[in-house]
Amino acid sequence: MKPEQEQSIVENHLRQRGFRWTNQRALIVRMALGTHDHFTADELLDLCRRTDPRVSRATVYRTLAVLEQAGFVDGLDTGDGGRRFEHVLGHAQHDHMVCRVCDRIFEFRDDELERRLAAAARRIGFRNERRSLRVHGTCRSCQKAERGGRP
Amino acid sequence: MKPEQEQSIVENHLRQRGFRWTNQRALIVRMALGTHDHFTADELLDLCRRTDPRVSRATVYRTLAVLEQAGFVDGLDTGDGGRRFEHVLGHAQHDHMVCRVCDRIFEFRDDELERRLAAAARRIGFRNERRSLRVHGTCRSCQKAERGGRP
DNA sequence: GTAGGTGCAAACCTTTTGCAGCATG
DNA sequence: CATGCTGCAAAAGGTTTGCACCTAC
Repeated sequence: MKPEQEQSIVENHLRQRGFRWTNQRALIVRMALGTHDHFTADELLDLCRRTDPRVSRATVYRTLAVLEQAGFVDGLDTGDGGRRFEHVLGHAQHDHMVCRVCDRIFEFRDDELERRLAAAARRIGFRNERRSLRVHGTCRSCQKAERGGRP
Repeated sequence: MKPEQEQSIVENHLRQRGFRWTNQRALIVRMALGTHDHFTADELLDLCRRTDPRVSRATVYRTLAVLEQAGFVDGLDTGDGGRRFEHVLGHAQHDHMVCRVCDRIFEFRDDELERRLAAAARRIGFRNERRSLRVHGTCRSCQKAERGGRP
């Protein structure tokens, strides 16, 4: 999907729900959809400020909250109290592996996982609405560095 | 396993690694192992202060960090920036479902899940060391309340 | 005796909020 | 032109840190 297309999906969705489409929101949405990384609120703020230095941190947080509620953006906690966001539009459901050496995030997907979680929820009568799955460990290249590098 | 037994496992482990076994640590460990709930750092502090009002918040955090590193305690982020801890000694590996209505935490366990995660890690050459899996949704009794209660 | 641990208070970091003014629909 | 949104600055909440004193080994 093209960026402009995604942008107007978000715009229409928000307008239909009575939200206003302000310059700030347009900019924040553009930047959030344009990034393929997992970004923090602060990184997104910096990105936006390169275009318009007057965007405030509060507006970025408020807009991220709206986008998260609408399901366009997904927030993942990093395990150290912070959060990173990723855009969801046009992305399949997936989970994350986080390398504790280089902090890089790898995405993976497993359909059977979905089924197991659905079954586990059914067993205890829980209605499964969303999940946060993070595997911590060491990525391939950091394992190599471990073996190759000096002790 | 009896509490005193667990306590001395922790004591021995820490002593062997050159940590000192202080009154504060003994108290904090006793309280942490004695709780079957998922507690916050602050709740643990309160518990400890009932026995010794002079325990400081900093010491609780410092001790929790030591215990987490040693693998006796596991920290789970609650999704709203905070964390809760649980003791791991004598508990099988398990995951959590969090009810977004009543905030209660349900534990579940699924061996096949382990296998799928191991397989997914293998596919991308990742060494899987620990994980954080949290399913958000609505628990059985809050679903009932939803249906039964007024709209 | 000497690391290492503790308590206190202040610093930190990320996120939220109150409020007055602004801009969208 | 009414309401929702924004920017600012301050508050909040959870966690970490600097430092002087204390204590386990």
